[in-house]
Amino acid sequence: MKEYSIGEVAKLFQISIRTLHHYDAIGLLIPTIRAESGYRFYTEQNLDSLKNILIYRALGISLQRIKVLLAQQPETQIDMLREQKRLVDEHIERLKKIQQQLEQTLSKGDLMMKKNEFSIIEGFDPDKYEQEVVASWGDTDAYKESSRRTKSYSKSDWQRCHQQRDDLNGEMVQLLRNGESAVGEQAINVAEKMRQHICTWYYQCSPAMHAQLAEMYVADDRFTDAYESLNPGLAAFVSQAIKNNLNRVN
Amino acid sequence: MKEYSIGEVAKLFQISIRTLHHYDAIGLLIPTIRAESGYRFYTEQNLDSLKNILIYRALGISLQRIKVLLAQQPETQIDMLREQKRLVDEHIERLKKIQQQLEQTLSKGDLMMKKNEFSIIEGFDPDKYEQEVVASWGDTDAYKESSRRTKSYSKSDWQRCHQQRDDLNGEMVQLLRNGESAVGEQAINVAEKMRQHICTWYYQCSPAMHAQLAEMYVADDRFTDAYESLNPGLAAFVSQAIKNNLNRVN
DNA sequence: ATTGACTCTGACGTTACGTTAGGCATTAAG
DNA sequence: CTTAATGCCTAACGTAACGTCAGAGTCAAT
Repeated sequence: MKEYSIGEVAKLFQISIRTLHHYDAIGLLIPTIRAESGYRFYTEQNLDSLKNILIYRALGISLQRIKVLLAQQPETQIDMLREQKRLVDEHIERLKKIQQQLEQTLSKGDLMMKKNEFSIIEGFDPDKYEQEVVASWGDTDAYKESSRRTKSYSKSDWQRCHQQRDDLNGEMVQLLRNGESAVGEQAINVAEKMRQHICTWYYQCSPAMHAQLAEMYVADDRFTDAYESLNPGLAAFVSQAIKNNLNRVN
Repeated sequence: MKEYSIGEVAKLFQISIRTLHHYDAIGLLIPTIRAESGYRFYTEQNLDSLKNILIYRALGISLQRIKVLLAQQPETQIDMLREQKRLVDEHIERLKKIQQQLEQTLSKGDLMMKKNEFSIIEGFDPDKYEQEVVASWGDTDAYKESSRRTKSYSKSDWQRCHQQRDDLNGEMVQLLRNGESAVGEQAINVAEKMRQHICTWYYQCSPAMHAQLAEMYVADDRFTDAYESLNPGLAAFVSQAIKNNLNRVN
């Protein structure tokens, strides 16, 4: 188990040192070891991560999305890969059409393509993703980061996100129905998972911020209604659990 | 023959107004008509250009290269398209390999690809183009622009560029051999074409700058040798013609 | 102890636009 | 004919994923 200097890594993977600096800066690949001198040293695990990062990058996935992807569970990763495969498929199809277009153009020696042939290009806009999260909590920094991040989410990203959220809510419902305490170990654990869900998908959310959010869950009708419709008393239960998660941390 | 407002064009082609502004700014597509109000109006011809621009763009060609491409003669354009087709082919091949990779990975359910399988990605560096033009004329603005531009030239761009240059030199040789005058109409016309060649491929070169260059053609051994090897007396002949092209302009 | 290779942190440059911001122009409605 | 409501203008900063210095500290070898 050797560690590699940044220059070695760069040569091994045929990338620039600057790229590694960049990945460090955006938190995509933070080398495990940092010497006192400031020198970065990469472990074998780091190299494995880098390998995957470069694969995803080669597939045209943005670094932002790669970050989310790598944070995901392996099974979810497979789902994402499956979708990515579909995207690559489509990309190939488009290119093939362009290829045909080029062949025709060349064989006819006619540089000007007719208007109807142009239709191939028209539907070329990169997928527009729905801007769902109509964050009702004002114009804070968190909101800015959130909307910046969520911009790049695809439809299936959202599906995964909502799936996770629903699962967590489901866990809470179970606990509530089983008569568990909102301040008990289990509830607090789920509360923590909820916080991490926010960190992963939206913005850096400290336990304290999360507690503030919890306040809103009981204060704001829209949230309360959503929770109560799942199970009466859930809003208060979740809110309690979250606030206690804060206490545990401190 | 109607003219279209910028908004109409944007809707027609499914692009943003900003994009059109941008293409105007970089001189890629300058609308023929500009109202006194400053409003842009696009003619049918403009739309044709735009159509081609978008096609090239869809092929992944940079705006810089598109600019050069469109400035080219139709036959040269066909050559470029042919090469472009090859590039798209390669791109498709690469994607197919990635596709296979993904399939394997998915079927094995193994997220970690082995090191030897990784080789697919390694040769992934975007083509490195030779930095040929070792411009010996110092560190001027022109040099900066030149090296900035030539960076994005592909091997075949360089071929075309040199082909054109050789052709122009050939024309000069013919004139010289035919006993034409270096200050005659024909020589001066070729001189002007030489200047435009520089404008197209390297940097904005005014007749005055060109004349300065001409000075160098006779002063600098390397240039002189190159010209003289084509035909004795050619260096002085070309130099004369260029300087007289300046006189004609003023 | 000094040289040369390696690395560090800024910080600005690049491409192809997106995104306001502030201000005229044009057109439709009253 | 005035007032909105659009449409368009320029200017200028923001974005992604790095490239490219510049100035300075670090490491290994001589």
